[in-house]
Amino acid sequence: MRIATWNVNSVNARLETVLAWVDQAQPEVLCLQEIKCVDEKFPSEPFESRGYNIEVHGQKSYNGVALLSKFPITDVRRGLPGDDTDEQARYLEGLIEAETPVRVAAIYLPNGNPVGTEKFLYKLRWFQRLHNHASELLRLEERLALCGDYNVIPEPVDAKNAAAWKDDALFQPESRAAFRGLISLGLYDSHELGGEPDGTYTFWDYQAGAWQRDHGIRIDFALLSPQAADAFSGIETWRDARDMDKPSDHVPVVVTLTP
DNA sequence: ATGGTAGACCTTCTA
Repeated sequence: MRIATWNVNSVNARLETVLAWVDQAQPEVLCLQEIKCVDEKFPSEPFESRGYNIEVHGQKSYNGVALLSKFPITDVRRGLPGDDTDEQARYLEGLIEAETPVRVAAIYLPNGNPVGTEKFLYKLRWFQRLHNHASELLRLEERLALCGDYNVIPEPVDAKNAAAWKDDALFQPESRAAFRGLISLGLYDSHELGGEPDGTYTFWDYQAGAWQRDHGIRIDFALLSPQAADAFSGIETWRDARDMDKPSDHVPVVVTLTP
C-alpha cells in the first residue's frame, strides 16, 4: 500500500495540479495539508470519481487537512487531543481498512514564526500534544503512519543552507528537540529507513528563486510505528512535482508498505 | 538591508 503526504497550499487553487499528480502516482492513501477551505468547499467529486473515500477536517482560509483512501476509513479522529480551545484544523486521523489495517494521521504542525511570540509557543505546545497522543497510539501496537508537514528542519543536512534558517522557528533548538523527542518514543523516520540521499528536500519557498537555486528544506515526514516499519518497502520524494504548472511549494512524499 | 511569491479574501494575515 502506498501512503502519500502532500502540503498542497490550497486544494481548490491547486486542484488541477493535485489531480494530475494523483493520476500519475495513484496512491491508495493520500494525506493533504493546508487545504485552506471548510469541509463543504472540499472538491470531493473528482476524488470520489477516482475511487477515494474522503475525510476532511477543514477551516476557512487557513490550515485544514484531509485523508483520502481507496480502502474504507473508520475510527476517525478530527483534531489533536489535549486542548479543547484549539480551533486550528491541523490533525486528522483514521484507520485505513486494508488487508492489514493501518492507522494514518494527516498532520500540519504550526509554522511558529516569528520566534519569541505566542505563535512559537503554540507550536511547542502543539508538539507536546502530538507527543502525548503519539505515545498513546503506539500502545496499540498497530501499523501507524504519522504523515505530514512537521515544519521542522531536524538537522543541518536537511537544508541546502542551514545558516539561512538560524533565526527561523523551523530550525530552533526547541523545535528540533521536540521532533527528536517524538522519534524517541519509538517511531521510525521513513526517510532514514529508505536511505534517501542528503539533499532530498520537500519544500522550496516561492520567493527569491529558492527552487531555481535548490534552496530547499526537508520538513515533510512519514513517521512509522515498529509494526509499520516492519512492513516498510520504500519511499519516494516526488521532486519533479515542484516543476509542475502551478506547483505547491511542497512536493509529495510516498511511503510503500507491504500488504 | 531588503525583498522576493502565493493564497484567501476584503485589508491584512499566513506562510
